[in-house]
Amino acid sequence: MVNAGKPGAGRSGRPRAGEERLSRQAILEAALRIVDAEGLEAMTMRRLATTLGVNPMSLYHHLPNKAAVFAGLVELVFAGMGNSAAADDEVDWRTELTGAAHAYRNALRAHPNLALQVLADAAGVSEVVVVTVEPFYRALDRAGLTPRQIFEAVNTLIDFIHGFSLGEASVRSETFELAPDLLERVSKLQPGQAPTLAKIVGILGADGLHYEFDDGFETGLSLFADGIAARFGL
Amino acid sequence: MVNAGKPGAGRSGRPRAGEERLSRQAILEAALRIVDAEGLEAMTMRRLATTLGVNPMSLYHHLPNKAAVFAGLVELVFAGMGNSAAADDEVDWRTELTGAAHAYRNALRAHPNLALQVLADAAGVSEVVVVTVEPFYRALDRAGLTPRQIFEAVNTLIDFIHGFSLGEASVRSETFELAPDLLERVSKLQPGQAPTLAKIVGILGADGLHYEFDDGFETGLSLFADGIAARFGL
DNA sequence: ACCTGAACACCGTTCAAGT
DNA sequence: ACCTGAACACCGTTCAAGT
Repeated sequence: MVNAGKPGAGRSGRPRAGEERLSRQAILEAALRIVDAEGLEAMTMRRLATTLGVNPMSLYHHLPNKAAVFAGLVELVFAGMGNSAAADDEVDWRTELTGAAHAYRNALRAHPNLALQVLADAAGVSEVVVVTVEPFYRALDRAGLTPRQIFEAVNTLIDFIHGFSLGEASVRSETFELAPDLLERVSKLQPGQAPTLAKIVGILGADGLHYEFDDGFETGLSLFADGIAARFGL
Repeated sequence: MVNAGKPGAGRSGRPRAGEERLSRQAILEAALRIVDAEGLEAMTMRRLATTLGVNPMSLYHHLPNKAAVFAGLVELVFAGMGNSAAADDEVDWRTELTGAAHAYRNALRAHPNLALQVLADAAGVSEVVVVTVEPFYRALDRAGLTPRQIFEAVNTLIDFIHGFSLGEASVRSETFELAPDLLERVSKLQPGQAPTLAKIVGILGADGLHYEFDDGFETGLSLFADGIAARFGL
């Protein structure tokens, strides 16, 4: 009735061999489509089941619970970065580092509705996540840092990318005008409450204050790379 | 029966003047206690009502919905940073910037269970949030950057703090050993899948790989400050 | 104005039963 | 082994009714 064409509708019990309607993979793909189209909150087990033309309880034979579904989605996102950029020795450490950062950001950007979940779970999940940092390690190893320095610098850079991506994901569109909002908010403050902010925003507002995520990311990256170069004399 | 001592239990209708049991403030304080003690998921409207000894629907006379409760909590957190550090002209830009960063991080750390919500909502909320960046602006204004440079540098630094705090919040304890987990994960990789990572982690693991959030934050901050100093010749 | 009870339309998950 | 139906213990929120 809801979906007249769904396979096996109205029959129950074990499907014949080769006729399974469900698999972990198929479930995760359907879940990702829901999240991309309608957001995290829309992804409920019951909703997921109906889009698959299946009883809600069937899902539990392939994934233990809802948290496992989200964990699986996070893995999908990380799997989508990795090995894209094979080792490239033709290029200096800074270029390689910048490339790794872009790849990482782009993977997070591919599914903005999932980003919050990814960032919250990043620590938690599987081997897939760990491979993803290889290019960062390689670039800084080539630059000649010590293991400890590499470890700390990579952590810092990835923290920046996470924070940046969080901000980017929380705004749907690619570009947005900060000006009206920020100007408005600042002008509502009691005078003297944030004088420097008021002054700076006033000056920027005159030129038309706006923010491009691409530029912001580039600025952050190169500030970070300048820090590395300065501190380690590169 | 559930709470024999709750005020006004069993009576309904409008309370007499001066006898109101509820207020936005009281509701938010109770909500924060629940979040701190049991996490975001435990904070449901029905749960909140019972801890206040009140019908769930009473809450809706003070806050329009659950999202507004969380938005109110986010405001509380930001209100907890601000004006702690009054302008201090005795000190150089770098010290002032570092101080602002610590204050910001500490406010986020005060309610780890709320951090994810705060970071997800940070863009969305009220004037309270905007005041919070004043010390950052002041420090870099004093350093002599242009308005545009200040704007971009502050964005970058705050992105780092957000990403860092996300990682910190997602791990409950103050310190944790990365070694067993990270070493284990890396050793499970297929050989050659992440050679540099494997090498670095191997070396660090020998010394006992561990991570202190306080040190990590300091490292990130000073890398960032080095970048500012190098780029702008300070 | 402020609080309440009953109701609606949802959830995730367990359990026993089908094939 | 895999799928199902009914049931349990929850949700957020609307609406009409109390004082």
